[in-house]
Amino acid sequence: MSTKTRRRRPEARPDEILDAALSVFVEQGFTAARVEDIAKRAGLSKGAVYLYFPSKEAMLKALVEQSAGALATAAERLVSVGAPRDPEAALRGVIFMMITAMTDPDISAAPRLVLTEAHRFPDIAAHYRDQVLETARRAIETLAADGVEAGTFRPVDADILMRCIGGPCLGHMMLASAFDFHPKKLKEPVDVADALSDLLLHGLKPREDA
Amino acid sequence: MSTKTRRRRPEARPDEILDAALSVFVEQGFTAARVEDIAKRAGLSKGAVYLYFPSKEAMLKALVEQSAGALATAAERLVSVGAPRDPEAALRGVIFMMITAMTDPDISAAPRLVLTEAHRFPDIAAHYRDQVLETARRAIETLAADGVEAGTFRPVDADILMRCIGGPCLGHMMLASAFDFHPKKLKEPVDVADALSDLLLHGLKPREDA
DNA sequence: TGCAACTAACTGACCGGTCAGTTATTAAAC
DNA sequence: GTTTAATAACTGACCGGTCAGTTAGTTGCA
Repeated sequence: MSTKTRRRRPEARPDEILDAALSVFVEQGFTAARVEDIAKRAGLSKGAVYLYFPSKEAMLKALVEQSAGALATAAERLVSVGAPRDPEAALRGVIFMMITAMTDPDISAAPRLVLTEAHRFPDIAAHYRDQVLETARRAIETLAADGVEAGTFRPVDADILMRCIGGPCLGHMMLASAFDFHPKKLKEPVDVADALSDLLLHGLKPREDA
Repeated sequence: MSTKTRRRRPEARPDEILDAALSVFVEQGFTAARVEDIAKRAGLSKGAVYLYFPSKEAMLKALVEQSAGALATAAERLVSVGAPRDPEAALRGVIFMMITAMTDPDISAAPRLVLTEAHRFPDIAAHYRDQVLETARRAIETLAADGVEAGTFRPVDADILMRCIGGPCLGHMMLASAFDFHPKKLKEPVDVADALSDLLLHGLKPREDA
C-alpha cells in the first residue's frame, strides 16, 4: 500500500513497462534507448523486463500495435458520427481533435515514435499503413462525399484533403516537438484548430460571399 | 582514374564522405548508422574518415549546416522574387517547389534526417529553427502581406499559413518515405502541387465567384 | 498463531558481440 | 627523403540478453 514497498503487481507490469518504453523510445530513439533505462523508469531491474517481453523490439511492436488500434477506431468513429449531418462541423471536429491530441506530448508520443522508426521496420510501417492510414483515408473520403452531397463542400480528391487536414496538424506537432517552434500569436490549441479550419474551408483568396 | 586504384583526391573527400553519411544516416538513423558503412560507401576505410571529421557527430552537424544554409537561401529567394508582382503565382511556385523537392528522395534526405534527429541534439534543433524556420516564417509573412496589399489574399496569420503550406508537403513526404503511401489518383508531383494549391487558395466550401 | 515448504517476482553480475575512435604501418606523390 | 593519404589491426566502452541466486508472499499443517 505504501509508496515505498515494492509489491508484486504482475497484472499491471506489461503496461507499466510499455509506458516507460514509450517515453524512453521517444526521448532517445529506439536504437539509442537502453533497456536498463526503461526498466528503471518502470521501477524494475533489467532482468525483470525480460520476464514480460522477449526483446527490446517486441516492446516497440507492442507499442505500435496498441497505438494503431486506438487511432484507427478513433479516426473511424469521429467521422462516421458527425459527418452525415453536418460535414463542416465534423471536419472542424476532426481538426480540433487532431490538434489537441498532437499538442499533448503524451498522446502524440506513439505516433511520433512510429513516424521516426517506421522506415527501419517495414512490417511496422505496413501494419500502420493498412490499419491507420487506409482507415483514415476512407473516413476522409466519406466525409468529403457527405459534404459534397450536402452541398457544403465542393468535390476534392481524398488524398489531397487527407494531406491538407493531417499535414498542418503533423507540421504543428513536429515544429513544436522537434524545434520548440510555436505560433507567435495563437497560443491555445483551440485557436490554432479554428484558424486552420477557417483557412481550409474558406481558402486564402477573398470571397464575395460571407 | 581507374575504378580500382586507391588514388588521392583530398579536395573532394569531405563532400564524398558527407554524401555517404547522409544516405546511411537516413537509412539507419544516426545511432544505428555505422561509421564503417559510411566509409565503405564513400570508398574508404573507416580510419580515413577520421582524417576529415573528428567524430560521427561532426558529420551530422556538417550535414545539417550544409542543408540549413541551402534551404534558408532557397526559401528567401523563392518568395522575394515573385511575391510582390503576383502573390498567387508565388504561392503556387513555393508549393510546387516544395512538393517536387520532397518527392525526390535525394533532396528530401537532409530535411528528413533533421526531422528525425533534431530533438536529441538541441543545438542542431536551435540552429535549424533560427536559420530555416524563422527565415521561412518571415518569407511567408511577407508573401501574405504582399497578397493582402494586392487584394488577392485575405488576411491570415503567418504561422497558420506556414503550417498550411509546409504541413501538407511534409505529410506528403512522410507518407511516401515512411509508409510507402501514395495518392491513388494523382501520381505526378505537379498534379499534387496544383491540387494542394487549389484547395489552399479557394477553400473546401463552394464559391459563388469563379 | 507459528512455522516450515513452496512458488513466483525479481535482482544484478556477467557474457558475448558490436562499434566509435586510435595507432602502427604502408605507399604514393613531390 | 619527407610529407601526406590511407589502411588494417587494435582497444575499450557499451549494451542486449541470460541466469544463478534472492526475496516477497502463499499455502499446508500443527
